[in-house]
Amino acid sequence: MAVNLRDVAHRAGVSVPTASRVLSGSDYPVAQDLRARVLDAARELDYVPNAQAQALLRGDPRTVGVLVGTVDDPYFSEIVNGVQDVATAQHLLVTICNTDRDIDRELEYFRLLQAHRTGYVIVAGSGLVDPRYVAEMGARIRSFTASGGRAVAIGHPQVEVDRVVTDNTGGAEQLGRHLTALGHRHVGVLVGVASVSSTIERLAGLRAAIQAKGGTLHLRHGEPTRDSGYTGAGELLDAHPQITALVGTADQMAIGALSWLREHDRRVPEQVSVAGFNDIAVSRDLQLTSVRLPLRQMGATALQIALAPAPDDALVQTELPTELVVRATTGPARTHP
Amino acid sequence: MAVNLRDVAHRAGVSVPTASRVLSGSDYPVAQDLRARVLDAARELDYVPNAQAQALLRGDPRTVGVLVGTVDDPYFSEIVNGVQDVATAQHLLVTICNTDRDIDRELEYFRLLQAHRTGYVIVAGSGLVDPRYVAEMGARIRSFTASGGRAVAIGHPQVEVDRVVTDNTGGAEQLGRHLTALGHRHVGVLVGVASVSSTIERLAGLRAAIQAKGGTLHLRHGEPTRDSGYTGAGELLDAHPQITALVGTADQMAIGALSWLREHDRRVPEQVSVAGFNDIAVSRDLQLTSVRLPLRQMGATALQIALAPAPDDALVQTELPTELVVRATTGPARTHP
DNA sequence: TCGTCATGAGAAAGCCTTTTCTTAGGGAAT
DNA sequence: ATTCCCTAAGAAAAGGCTTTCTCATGACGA
Repeated sequence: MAVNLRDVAHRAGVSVPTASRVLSGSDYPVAQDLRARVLDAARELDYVPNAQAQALLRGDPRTVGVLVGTVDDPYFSEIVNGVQDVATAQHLLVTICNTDRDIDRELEYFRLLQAHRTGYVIVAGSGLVDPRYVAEMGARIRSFTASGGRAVAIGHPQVEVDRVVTDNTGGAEQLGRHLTALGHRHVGVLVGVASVSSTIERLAGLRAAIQAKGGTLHLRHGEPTRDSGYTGAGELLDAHPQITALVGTADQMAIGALSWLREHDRRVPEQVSVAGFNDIAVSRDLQLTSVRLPLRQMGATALQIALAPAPDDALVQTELPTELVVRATTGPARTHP
Repeated sequence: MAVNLRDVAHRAGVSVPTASRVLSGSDYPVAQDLRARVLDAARELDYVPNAQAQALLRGDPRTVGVLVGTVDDPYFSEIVNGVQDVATAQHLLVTICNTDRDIDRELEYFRLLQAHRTGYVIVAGSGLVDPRYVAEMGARIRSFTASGGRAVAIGHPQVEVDRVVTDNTGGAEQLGRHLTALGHRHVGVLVGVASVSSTIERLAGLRAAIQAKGGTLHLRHGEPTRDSGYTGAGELLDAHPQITALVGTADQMAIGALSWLREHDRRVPEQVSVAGFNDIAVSRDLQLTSVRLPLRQMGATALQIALAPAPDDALVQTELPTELVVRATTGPARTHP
């Protein structure tokens, strides 16, 4: 169906190699008249070379794959933006794979990318602590690397792979201190994916800072979504009326909490303070206090690491800073429950 | 570098075709012992078939390309979500191309997707009215279709192509009537991309509704971004103090306007009402009145049209409804300037 | 016992390009 | 005029895979 080189060569009255030499910008000498005829033929037929066949031959990778939980979530989509920034500059095609935070789907997609001979894969997915996952993902990455690909993870301290990490613990401690300084002692935490390393670190940091002042954490496990935050906020405040501050382990959850609070006429921050993690773009508009992760930069850095010449042997690990951004949703704890 | 079928066949002590028949799930008969040996060898070597070579041969398209302005913008990323929904269900790989709203880049990426023998392309990009663009995009789409691809546009009434459209004019009229009913007569409009058909329709709808009540539109041209909305809001209100309502032709601009108003202590909606278009997810949290477009459904529908068997000849055009969502940022016009 | 026919393994061709490898032809040099 | 060399065009191979096509083997009937 598609026009191929043979069609072009035939129309130009030359052999296929000659046409190839003209069109692929080879420096092999081709007579001027033949060259012109080939170019004309290609234009007239609107010849578009088959990149798959080309890749089969030379095989330098021109595509990047990104494994993300879901592009719904601004956390992931901002990381994708960062990847795109670098990819666009390098004329790389970016393939996005939604894993829906499912281990098997993530591995399946990774394999599919490998099958398509994707050169670089950014694993921004789960980062689960689950041993089976760690083992299987490790195996897949080794296989991918062995076949000449470059994989870089975002997070994933368990798996042995080049990665970009952030100081989740430090950021969480900062947030914890911010809250205790405001007098909060009973903090409700809306937990997203509990078995993911970043969540674990965030909880540890919060706990350290808050318990240091004699405070208590009230956990409520859910999903890293707005809806889960909405529901969870109600449950936490009903179960523990003494809570004066709510923290979501992801901004989406904190935003859901804000929504619940608004609908139930609780004033923020006078009655309840709210804070989150990641500082997605929306959080600024909602005036949400959040621990900022340089999401975009994380994506960009990951791809840059992948593109950089492979290190002799050592693992590349780049740590990017986190930063507490205080906005209007956190304030002094109310004194009366 | 990568393991190929020859390696597997060699290790299993069989010929390449036999290995292929086992691994590609052919129904050609292969003796049980050989089959087992091939499977073992493939597992041991972690053989991942080369999808590019396979595609070269059979050529049924397994990838979808999406041309978007920028994945930054929730407008586009929600459309992408819709595409992903359908693609995931069909086990298609989705390649996202950021055109940065640049005509030439959009065409270049389209060509690149075509080169990679992408089977389906969703053009969610500009939809410019510019004649050169319309001509070149038309030519590219014809070329793509002729080579067996299926392209579907979102918007783009100018180009002859299957498309998903929305009732921008109707939605805009609804919003206009909502505002006039609240007493607004001087409406500032933050215009995003002026030369795009959806913007033109939105302005026409607003103008019709507001001029019908003797009102006036004050236009300010900018970019479809939060920052542009922020700046534009200030400029419009300074230049035309009689303005009581601001409309952004994209929610992002309205959100920027909200931000400017908050920082300059203008109460919303008591002093100034604000509304936007598209109803991106954030708008709900910001309580922004907006003309909702079923963005996710638009993306999903576009891919569904592309996947559906090609119609005999006629163009497929699916119109999806728009709906005014009234929230807290619009209220009665103040009576004193 | 010989011929026939499944059965199933491998050789070969083809998908689309690019890159050697050959070789035909023309000009320069002797 | 003859040899030599260079230019440049086409033939051939390669890249990884699938799908004919060919053919050897064994089982079976006559």
